[in-house]
Amino acid sequence: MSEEKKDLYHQDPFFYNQHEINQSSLFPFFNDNNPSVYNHPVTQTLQGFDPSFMTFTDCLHGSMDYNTLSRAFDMSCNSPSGHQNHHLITPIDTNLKKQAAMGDSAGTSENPSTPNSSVSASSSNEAAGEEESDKSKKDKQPQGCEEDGDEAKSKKANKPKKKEKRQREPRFAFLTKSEIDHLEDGYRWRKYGQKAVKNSPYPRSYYRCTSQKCTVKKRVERNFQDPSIVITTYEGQHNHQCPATLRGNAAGMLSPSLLACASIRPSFPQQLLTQFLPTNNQVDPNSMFYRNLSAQQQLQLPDYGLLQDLVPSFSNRQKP
DNA sequence: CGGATTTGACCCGCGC
DNA sequence: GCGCGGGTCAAATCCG
Repeated sequence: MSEEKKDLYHQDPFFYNQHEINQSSLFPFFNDNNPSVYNHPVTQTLQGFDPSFMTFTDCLHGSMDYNTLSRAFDMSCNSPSGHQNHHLITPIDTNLKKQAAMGDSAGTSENPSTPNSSVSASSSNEAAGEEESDKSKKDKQPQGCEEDGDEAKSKKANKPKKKEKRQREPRFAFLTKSEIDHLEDGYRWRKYGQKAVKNSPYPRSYYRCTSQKCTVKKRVERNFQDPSIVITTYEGQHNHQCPATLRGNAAGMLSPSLLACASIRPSFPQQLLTQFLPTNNQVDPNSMFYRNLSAQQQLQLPDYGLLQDLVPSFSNRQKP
């Protein structure tokens, strides 16, 4: 990424979307100041594709491409109004990022919304596969070679010389207005690194899912231009159930975000639905939201049904 | 004491 | 080839 682009990115979260990755979804719903925003863009957004077949989860699983998602979301993205509680959901393709990083050629000069500029999920999944093999290679390496003493010390220098381009899993970035850096999403994370971010006073933290064999990672950083905005980037897909689900999920015992987590399939980027919910952390356990979700629904409800529960207007629009 | 966090070192890809 | 920056490792430290 060029310096100029980086600066733009920090100054304007939307730049992340429009200029760097060409894909985005801006969710100006659940505006704290406007409860009616409930039935606003998300409804439109989800009507962009049949949610019974095309869920966000499906997207992550590769059954729909980013193009579709982007188009659907774009229906709700174009309003720059109400910066109060914007949430950006960004399917990031690392190849696109690289293109953008290459300079003006790919990322900035094209129309950000050009459908052809997106990359299908399948290609991303291929990349994910390669990444996985690459990663597992890396992870297994210490155990694989039985080295001792000095050899162990120099193990990093003895890495396999085979040069495979490192590929990354599909990423999804969320912009969340929050005082808390590490937002609760129902999964357990272990911090494994922290780096200073260039041109930003706020560090970037690296987290890894603590579940065995789960390779999901996330990065958390603050927008230095607007410190109240947390940028969370998920990479990979959970291969296990949400711990919050397993812990037992009596209604009213879980925070809305955990409940949302429990309501969906494991690989879903939980914060997405977290953002669907009112974020005032003081949700009445007797509220419609809680009462509408039975334990079974929480676990098995199709996304469509879930959204009906979460977004009443969604139901209304679907079934006038 | 075990798990989580911190933090400096290291690796890797990329641009110049 | 070199330097830079992002990402990861792992020993040290913290903490419940």
